[in-house]
Amino acid sequence: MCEDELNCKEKIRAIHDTMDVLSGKWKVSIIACLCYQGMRFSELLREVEGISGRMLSRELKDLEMNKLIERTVVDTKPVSVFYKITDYGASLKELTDVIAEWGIKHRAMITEDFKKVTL
Amino acid sequence: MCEDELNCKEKIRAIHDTMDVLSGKWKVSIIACLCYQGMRFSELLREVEGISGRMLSRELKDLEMNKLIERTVVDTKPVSVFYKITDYGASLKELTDVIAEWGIKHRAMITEDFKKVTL
DNA sequence: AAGGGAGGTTACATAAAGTAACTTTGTAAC
DNA sequence: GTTACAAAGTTACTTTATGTAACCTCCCTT
Repeated sequence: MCEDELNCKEKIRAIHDTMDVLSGKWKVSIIACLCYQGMRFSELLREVEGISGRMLSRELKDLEMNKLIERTVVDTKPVSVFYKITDYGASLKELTDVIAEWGIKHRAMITEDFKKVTL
Repeated sequence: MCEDELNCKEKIRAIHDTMDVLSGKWKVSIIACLCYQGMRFSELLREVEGISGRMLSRELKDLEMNKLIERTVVDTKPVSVFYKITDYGASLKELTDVIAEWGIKHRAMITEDFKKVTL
């Protein structure tokens, strides 16, 4: 399946298919985070800066439904809940890498521009 | 800048930086489309299936503000408006490719699962 | 002069995301 | 033994984003 064969409409459909699963502001970040290591709800809350408990809870449910992550209740006292990426979810790692790489370049560019304008 | 050096928080910040620019359901599709070739408003409307004129208009403005695309009014009668990707916007091509590739695999997997369940 | 396409905008309705307070279970500190 | 605090959420309410439909102007064709 060579991507050069894709015509525009096919590509756009494929993009929508991905976007449906990764919709919203937070899912890519959560996936990226859990690609580093599994962690608990409260750890995610700290790691994914800016997200609220309400949104984290919803997004995790969505991701679990799509089998990208796995939720395990650990029988500690009190119980803790452990989230980890599935093999399928891990197939998104390249995607998170590419998105992050562009973000770094973009920030560098914005900072450059800012210097040009203010100096 | 090797991505292995990125820690989790740095990566998440980078992802947010990208997402801020590419926020919403449609921007990635529009960029992908204009990476194939520049086109007019009405052509985009046909190519990006499901988008409304209102959303296309807004998204194009956002993308233009971020210098990812360029808007040119062509002095035909009546005037036509041509949108094309900038060099900077073209730096998102890899990102659109990776997203589309995953979407194709995902659709294949969903279809597989569907067969398993219904047969 | 009626209709249609291009490139939008406006007004209104619904869906998604954000904020803040609250819940439950348990543990540790006073 | 009663505040007090953490984990893992949920609920109620507000704001923002997206979607729908109608409308506008300019020009061209019939």
